[in-house]
Amino acid sequence: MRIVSWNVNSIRARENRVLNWLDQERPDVLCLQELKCTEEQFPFDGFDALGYEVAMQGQKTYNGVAILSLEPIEEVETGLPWPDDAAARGIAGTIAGVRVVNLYVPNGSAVDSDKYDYKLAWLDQLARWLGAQDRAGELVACGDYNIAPADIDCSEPERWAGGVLVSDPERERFRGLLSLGLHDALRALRPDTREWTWWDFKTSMFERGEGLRIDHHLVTERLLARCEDVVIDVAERAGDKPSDHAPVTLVLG
DNA sequence: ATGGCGCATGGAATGCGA
Repeated sequence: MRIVSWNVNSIRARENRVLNWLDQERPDVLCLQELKCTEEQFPFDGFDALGYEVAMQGQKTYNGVAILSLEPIEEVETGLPWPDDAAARGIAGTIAGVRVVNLYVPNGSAVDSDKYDYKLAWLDQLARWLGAQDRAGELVACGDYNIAPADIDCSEPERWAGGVLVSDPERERFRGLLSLGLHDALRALRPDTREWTWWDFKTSMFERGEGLRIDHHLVTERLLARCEDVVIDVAERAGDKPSDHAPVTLVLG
């Protein structure tokens, strides 16, 4: 079973790219973030033609998350991590017995901004929500966490030092999620590798060979036992009008 | 050096992403 996380940075702008990628890769589950559209605007037809069922929570212009699956999606829950949050940033569903949680953590803008405070509060609510889930079974909480957990996850740590994406309070909260009994799947499989999932357009990071690892699959102990690989499709970041994030695939046995 | 990009909205300039 393969479960993909991909921040597509607008599904309408990226529809053909995502369809082509899905047709070629045929993962069991695709978790999308940053749809940037409402449910009325979502291009269901192409995905339906490829055999994918869609569960989504949309929003005009910003945010928006979807779970696409070849197998039925059961027990869908939206409005994560807490219903008071007006933004469409979290959706969960159960597929073939695996609880799949798809998250789009707030960016945070800058450490001295209100958006940063919102990001930390959102992460606290996420910890509370995940803490209330059944973590004895097979659960994966994947998505765009907007946190590089350690300096090894930054190609240029000195550039980002202390800023949003790498600040201590954000990293503390990431570790807090792990302390719930979750494991960073890629890091568990490859403790020392330096791999990236996001490359800034503005500073031509991809072209310069620089990047950050901010998209993750957090898995329960039970699911970690099934993890065979985590694959970042760096090639998908190249070419015509790519997303600034690459698709990241969790491979289960 | 942190923007110089890309996308949505709306029909230009602005907000936002990370």
